[in-house]
Amino acid sequence: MGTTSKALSLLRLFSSSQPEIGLTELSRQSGMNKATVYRLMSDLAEHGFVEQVGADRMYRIGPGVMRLAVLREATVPLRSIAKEHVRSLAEEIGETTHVSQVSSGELSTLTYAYSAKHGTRVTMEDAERLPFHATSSGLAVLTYSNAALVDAILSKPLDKRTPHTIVDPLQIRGELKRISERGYAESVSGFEQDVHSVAAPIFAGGVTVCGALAIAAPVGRVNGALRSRMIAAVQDRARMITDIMGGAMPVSPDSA
Amino acid sequence: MGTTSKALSLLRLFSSSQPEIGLTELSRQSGMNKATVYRLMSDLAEHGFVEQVGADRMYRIGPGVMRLAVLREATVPLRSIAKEHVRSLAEEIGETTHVSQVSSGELSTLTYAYSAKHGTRVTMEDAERLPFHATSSGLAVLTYSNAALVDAILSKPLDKRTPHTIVDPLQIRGELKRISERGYAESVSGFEQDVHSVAAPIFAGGVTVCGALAIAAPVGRVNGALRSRMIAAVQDRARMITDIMGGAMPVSPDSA
DNA sequence: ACCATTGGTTCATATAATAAACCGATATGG
DNA sequence: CCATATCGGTTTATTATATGAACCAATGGT
Repeated sequence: MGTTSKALSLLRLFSSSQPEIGLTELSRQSGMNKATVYRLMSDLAEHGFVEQVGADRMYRIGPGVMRLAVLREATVPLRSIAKEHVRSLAEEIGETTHVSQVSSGELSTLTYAYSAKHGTRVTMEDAERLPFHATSSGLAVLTYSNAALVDAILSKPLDKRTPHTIVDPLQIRGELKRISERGYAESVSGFEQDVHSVAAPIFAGGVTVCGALAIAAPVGRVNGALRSRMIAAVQDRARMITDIMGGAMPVSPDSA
Repeated sequence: MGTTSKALSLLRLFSSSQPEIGLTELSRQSGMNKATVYRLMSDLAEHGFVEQVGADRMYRIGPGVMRLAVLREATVPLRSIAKEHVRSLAEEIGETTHVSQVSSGELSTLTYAYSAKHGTRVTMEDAERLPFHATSSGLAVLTYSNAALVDAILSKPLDKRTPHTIVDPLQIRGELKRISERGYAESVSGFEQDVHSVAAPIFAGGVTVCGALAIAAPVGRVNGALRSRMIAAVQDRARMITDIMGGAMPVSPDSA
């Protein structure tokens, strides 16, 4: 692996549940030599991608990424557009909504919104990585991804997050076909035990899938009526976002 | 220079006025060999930091930075906090406002807001790099930066953006002293010919300066009354943001 | 007082980065 | 319509750079 890739892969270790990481821990989790990690992190710090904080010199994501993010949003404003829709959709349906984004063969939460309607709700984590096979968002995205990505995902062993998680590649491929016919994906307790979610793909810059919009509710609350509303709304909104992003639904799946 | 630094420095070439850059152009502007740039950009693309778009394979900032940005904001929510204040302040004063952020010895616009009060207004660019010596924001930040940064900035030749730009290091050092006494920085036509701006520093995580809040108005509109309001408001708001960010004004300048 | 950690540093070694030349494709223009 | 220039991308011998085991100094817990 190239040196640059090694440096960038260190950034992947940071997450919402692990926002600050020390040098030794980075070395352990990356499998790279401590001296190597030190130099790579120094390079990243020099450019503001990470910064060291506190007396224990822990690393965290630095301010430099914000400049790039602002620049990205200026040309591809997916997050700012998603934010609005996610908020009003949560209000409309009364359940948690979120938009996730695909990047480098990974899907992660871009923004989300809660509804105040119920005392219980599905909670989200910032920038969480979502497994393709176990979430409705992941399945929605996978349905319109190129065969190479689908194969790559399905060829690795799939994590059985809950007893209900589908981990059989063939079964998933069948599901992808159904999703492309129906226009939405659905997951009942596949990711979290008590979560029922529906999702629809978002396209940008042509027929390239760039993410998904999803609504997630506690399993017990999803009766026939709510489910129908969720499905209709998520498809409708995803199409709206797609339109604004200058995207289009492909006539047939497998866009690339 | 390390390979990683070379790769990351390529990202600095992207800006609001140049959001997409081709391979040859990147090679030209960076001074690096085309083959080298190609490999570095491939590494960056692999991790979603850049992506290639269109038939001409131009590079632009990729979706991967958004995940990191979301993560950054989850721990240091400067932008989201700044957004609110910048918006309401613009409304209150009736002029353009913005918050900039310091990273790796550079200052760049993080967010801004316009007011609808007047037909003419100061306009901003996304993620623009602001010179320390020629903007009120830059001077405000520099006043509370460590001596190493001040020396580094003032030792290089300073760009005379307009006939009114102050480029004499000694004169600037005098100005920094005055700013620390008054608590705000001011620039009249130093950056853009017709812009009068005032700025106050923002601190986070202790007494470390992390950026500045500024109000910018057309020179002709700034009479004594407006100027007083701008100065009072910018200091007041900057302190509010500092408080929320868990920062504090240092008792004396030169925080590090 | 000790041992186990931590972040950081050193330097001989080995590996990965580099740059000139080259390729094929596309566009430009006379 | 052919000649030329420019583009993104690729190859390969050369060379510079990254690497990692061992080593510090400092901190903290037992």
